[in-house]
Amino acid sequence: GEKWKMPSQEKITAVKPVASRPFSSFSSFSKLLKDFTTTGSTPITSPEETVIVRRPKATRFASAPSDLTTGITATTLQDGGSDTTHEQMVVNTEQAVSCDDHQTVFHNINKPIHSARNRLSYDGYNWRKYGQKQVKGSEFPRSYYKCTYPTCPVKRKVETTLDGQIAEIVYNGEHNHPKPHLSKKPVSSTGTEVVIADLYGSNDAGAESRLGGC
DNA sequence: ACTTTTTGACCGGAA
DNA sequence: CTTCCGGTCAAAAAG
Repeated sequence: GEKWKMPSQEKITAVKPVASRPFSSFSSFSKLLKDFTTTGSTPITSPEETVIVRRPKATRFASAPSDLTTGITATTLQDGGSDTTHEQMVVNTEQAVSCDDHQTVFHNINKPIHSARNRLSYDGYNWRKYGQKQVKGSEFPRSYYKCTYPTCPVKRKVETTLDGQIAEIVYNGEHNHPKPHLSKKPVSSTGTEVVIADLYGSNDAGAESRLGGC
């Protein structure tokens, strides 16, 4: 299986003075190379004999089933002034698109009655969780998701309470594909799927033009 | 055997 | 320079 690595542009958003580094498709290799260049002196040494110092990995320990804190009372979701990218407008089950950036903010979204832990959320898209952090303003954890459709750049941040109710959702980007069917028997014979691969990711101007009239 | 989640490490920008 | 912090990576576990 092919892992998730955006082959076109990893994280290069602006022209940075990284002259001596070739563009590599593998982010892991680039990271290792970068780390090597940072610590080492000259990257001209033969890369074949480089001693790859693998990260100490994250061993998983059996988490103790201790009960979580039950006295959660803090409800301050708004950060204390550190937020600048998008204004947090309090809307009720509606969306607010900020023109400055491609972000859609949801507030106070009612959780669907389905007991499904995740996977298909209310919007119908497939999401894959790739991280979880705890931000400073809130003690609720924030989960990071990404659309599982190939070449789809949409990401999603969700904060949920212990009850599982969603406190805040932040969408980032636009879906480049139609919604997948919820049926269990998709794709029977239609092989004429047009994959638009070079619109997003290769050129930012393309995406910019679509939202120009916001 | 596969896909998805978990989770600490890692990264880069800001303070 | 160091420290802080939000976002991401990826090995291992889970499903």
